[in-house]
Amino acid sequence: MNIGQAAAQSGLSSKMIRHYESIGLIKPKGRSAAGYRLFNEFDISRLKFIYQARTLGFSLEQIGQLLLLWQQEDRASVNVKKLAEQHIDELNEKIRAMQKMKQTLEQLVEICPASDDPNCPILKSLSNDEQSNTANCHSAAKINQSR
Amino acid sequence: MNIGQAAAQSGLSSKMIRHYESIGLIKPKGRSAAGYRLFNEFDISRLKFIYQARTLGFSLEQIGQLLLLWQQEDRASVNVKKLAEQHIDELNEKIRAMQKMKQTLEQLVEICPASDDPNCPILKSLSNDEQSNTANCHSAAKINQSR
DNA sequence: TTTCAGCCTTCCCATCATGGGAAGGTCAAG
DNA sequence: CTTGACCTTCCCATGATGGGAAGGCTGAAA
Repeated sequence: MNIGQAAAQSGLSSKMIRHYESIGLIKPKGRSAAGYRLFNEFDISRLKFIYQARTLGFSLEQIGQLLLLWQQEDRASVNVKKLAEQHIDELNEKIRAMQKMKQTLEQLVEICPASDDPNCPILKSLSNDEQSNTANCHSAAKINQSR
Repeated sequence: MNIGQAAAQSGLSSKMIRHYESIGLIKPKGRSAAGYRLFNEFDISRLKFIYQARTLGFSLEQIGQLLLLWQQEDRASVNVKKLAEQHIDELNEKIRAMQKMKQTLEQLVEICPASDDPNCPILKSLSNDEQSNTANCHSAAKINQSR
């Protein structure tokens, strides 16, 4: 099977499949005389696995781990679970951050007159110094204040 | 004021500030004799604005729009509101997608024995063809099935 | 048999926001 | 005058993906 067929069967694009090969997620066994990648059922099942894992938001690196476990006869399911829980944590963190943004935005939008009045609480908030951004990693360590 | 000071005052890194200049978000008026960028209070307020907007998750492109509106004396607040609402929509979409992933993952994690048993519902789910991924943009249009 | 569409290959570049680091110039304090 | 902390520009990397060029292969129709 050529790459286009493999793409159609797995739900991925040919581009993605080549990329996954380049980073070692898959290793199609051979090439045709013309240099075409050849995919067998084993490869397809791996590609489908990758597709599913991407659907769940796993990074390609995490998917590499999952594939290793998947092909290990003697894997411990606890290791798979760990990966999944770690990913859930990442998702929770991202969701939390975005919900915070969303909440702030919704508060601002609610009090915005949305008229042709230039007065705008949203811009006012963005230009307000006193937001609780007291410290951050860029607030330099050693600065020659004398400069 | 040099870039380091501007960074410290705005909460951004020097790298970011240079980047924002390179894409036109800010235009520091001058350079010192040695070629150092010079920032005044006006620049700092813009940088703080950018910092706040990034905190709310706006893209740099959106921030460009916001800055334009901010400096327009005759802006209509409705335009600012539109930008904010559009961003809220984007956030909602991302949150929704991630919550869906999270939910699926949590269901799988819950039934995972998490032992040294190789039997694992998570891997089983990932390798299961019959997930509801019936159609997608990669499922090729014109394919020479005969190949 | 030639032609041509539709595959395939590799290679480079773009996205988005950011960081790392090299190579080199500047400034101020000791 | 040295030194260290700063500044400059330039290139490269991240992560996952797409776009597209230049070129080769295949198979079916003319």
